[in-house]
Amino acid sequence: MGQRAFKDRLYGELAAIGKALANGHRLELLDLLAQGDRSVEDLAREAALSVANASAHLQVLRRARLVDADKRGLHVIYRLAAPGVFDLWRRLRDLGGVRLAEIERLVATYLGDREALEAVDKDELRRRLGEGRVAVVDVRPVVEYRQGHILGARSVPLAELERRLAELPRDREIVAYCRGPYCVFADEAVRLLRQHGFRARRLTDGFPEWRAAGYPIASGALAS
Amino acid sequence: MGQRAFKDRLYGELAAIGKALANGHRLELLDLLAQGDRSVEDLAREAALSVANASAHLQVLRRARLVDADKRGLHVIYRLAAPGVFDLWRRLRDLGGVRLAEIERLVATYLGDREALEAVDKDELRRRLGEGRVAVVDVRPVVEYRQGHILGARSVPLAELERRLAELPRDREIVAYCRGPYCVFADEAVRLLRQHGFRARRLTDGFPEWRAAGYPIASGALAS
DNA sequence: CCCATGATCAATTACTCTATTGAATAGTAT
DNA sequence: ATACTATTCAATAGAGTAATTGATCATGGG
Repeated sequence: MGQRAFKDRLYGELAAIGKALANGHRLELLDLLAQGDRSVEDLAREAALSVANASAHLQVLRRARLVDADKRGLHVIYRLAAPGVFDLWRRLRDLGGVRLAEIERLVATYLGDREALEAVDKDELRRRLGEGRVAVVDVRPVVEYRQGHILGARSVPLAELERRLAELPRDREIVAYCRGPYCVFADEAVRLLRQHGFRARRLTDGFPEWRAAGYPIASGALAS
Repeated sequence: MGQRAFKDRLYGELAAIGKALANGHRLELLDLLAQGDRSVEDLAREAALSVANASAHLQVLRRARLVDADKRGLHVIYRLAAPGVFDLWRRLRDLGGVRLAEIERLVATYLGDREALEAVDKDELRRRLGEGRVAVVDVRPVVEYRQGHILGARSVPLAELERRLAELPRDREIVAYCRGPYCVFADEAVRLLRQHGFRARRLTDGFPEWRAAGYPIASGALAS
């Protein structure tokens, strides 16, 4: 094998990973899996795909070794194959956010004025958490909270937020977080909370970024 | 626009970056550009592509905002659009190296026993550079050396190495480096040097990784 | 001003995948 | 047995891909 053949094959093999990243549904599946391990039908529902189609996309990701799966009972539970997979996805996402004008336009159109939400970044949140001056609310679905959440956060899924307002403090600022910078849950939570007179802001990042930063997390239990 | 439409479009736009990464030639072009800015014909020659084809691939990368270009005289000089692009490529490459069995096999077949080369990692090299106990040789083409190299490294392109052996010290260990972990230049340089009685090892990484680590670099001048 | 040069473009060829659906199948728990 | 989940298969419809060739367009030197 000549040097050229070696290079062609090497880069060609690496392009298999690129191919796995070359479809929006697959990126959404990676984003979901960054929140925690999930079954196929669960993922299919969240991503609005048929089970057969979701399964096919997951096979593509699996062949590229970006995800792995285990059979647990009737369900096949998928997970990111390594922490580095989230880092890869995050870098792609962040490059897109910074450099693709189309995304900026899209976010401005759909998410409206995010400036008003006065996002807190994770370093600031961590500092203020230590001082006990802030209440943190995880507005993702409970299943994601259970698999991992910011230490000290309370689970109040967006869908339940309105009828559980009484649980939340009015004497402290509330910081809501969700899946990541493009996730809409926290935005909507903050708007709802403010309408009801709470002081609320959103976390810039989501849980996966918090975990990747090595900041304190917890899992399993259901409250605080 | 509903939430689903927003998600579909958001992930769809991000997939444009994935699509740009979904071809081996384009990954090779990114790898080359990580060494320094290059003209189209230069890139085409290095990657063994026709100029028209290289140009087309570069447009794909440009549309994904991974590279940018400026016209300088007759030439169009391409460059990585941001440092984050190298990070993205590196992460993809490293994931592939660790997780794709096919790549492991390929490297073992073509590069043979790399263990024997006793690679030095960049932290160790940096330590020993400070102590002056090691001579560093950049075996990439001169044009890449000129655009940036490890501070204190001497340029001896692999093609000229054999007839310039007299320039190299016999009383110190020599560390050769090139473009990155899958680049063959340094491997061949070390083998050649050892055949001629030098003490030589290769750097695990290449220049782009050294620079990304924030370690001392230089550019322009042609020696030392 | 003209011409050589470098890069892009347009048109063409020749495919190779691609995503998706619906039905069949395999595996598993009760 | 049977209800359930996931994968596989077959079929469809379509989109997109990479590459080549020759024309075209800028640019700078003579």
